[in-house]
Amino acid sequence: MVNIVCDPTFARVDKLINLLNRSKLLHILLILNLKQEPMRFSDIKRIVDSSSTTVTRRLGELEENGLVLRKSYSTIPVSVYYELTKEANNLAPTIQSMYDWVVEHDMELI
Amino acid sequence: MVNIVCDPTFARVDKLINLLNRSKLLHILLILNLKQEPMRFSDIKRIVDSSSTTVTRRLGELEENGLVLRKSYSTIPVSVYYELTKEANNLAPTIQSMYDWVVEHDMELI
DNA sequence: CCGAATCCTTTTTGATACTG
DNA sequence: CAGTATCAAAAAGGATTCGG
Repeated sequence: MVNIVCDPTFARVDKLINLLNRSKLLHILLILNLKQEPMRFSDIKRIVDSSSTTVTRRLGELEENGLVLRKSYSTIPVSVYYELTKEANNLAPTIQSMYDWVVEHDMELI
Repeated sequence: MVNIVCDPTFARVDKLINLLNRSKLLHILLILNLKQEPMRFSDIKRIVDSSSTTVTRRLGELEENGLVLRKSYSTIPVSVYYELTKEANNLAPTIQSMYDWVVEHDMELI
């Protein structure tokens, strides 16, 4: 029997959860998934209501992990758009299943 | 249209993810789910290979959130058993879907 | 055996100020 | 507009020690 506990894939699940846990990251994922079209930095920042530091960090991490695509245009001033990758969109059902779980077990998580 | 972004349920999804992100917690969940029977504190501690501080914290948080059941027996010395609740077992498919996602997109999460 | 208490380190966060 | 730099506070982690 395979020792599921030591399956290296679980280390990557850990990393995924760690990523999702960063502040505002899930929120960014959700609004981009909802929109399904590129969004500007300033709009994302306004909607998630956070500092530019935090938004920059989250978008950087998402891009670094292949979950968002950054497109920059040489307008003056520059405009930058972010959109989800296919991989990120494929994550939606997982997030939905977490959503369903907390709805079904209306427990007050601490 | 409902503003999905401000849906209060998402605050609880955040809490769930935050819980799952704690060190060793997912590991504890996995081994208990795999065993499907009560396990002793010392066995859990040995398998996840962590300090008693950490194991105690995680089991406390899991119990507090209705994910594990703690049963203590007045043997000498005392023996304490932990097992997953039905709610926790219902979380397995969600975790499985995260597993599937990281397998499918063999990205190296950072 | 099963923890609780203490204490110190590391990580994450976000406010503020600044720049091309 | 879209960030970077700095920095202090908060949260989380874990080693060690002690107790019923």
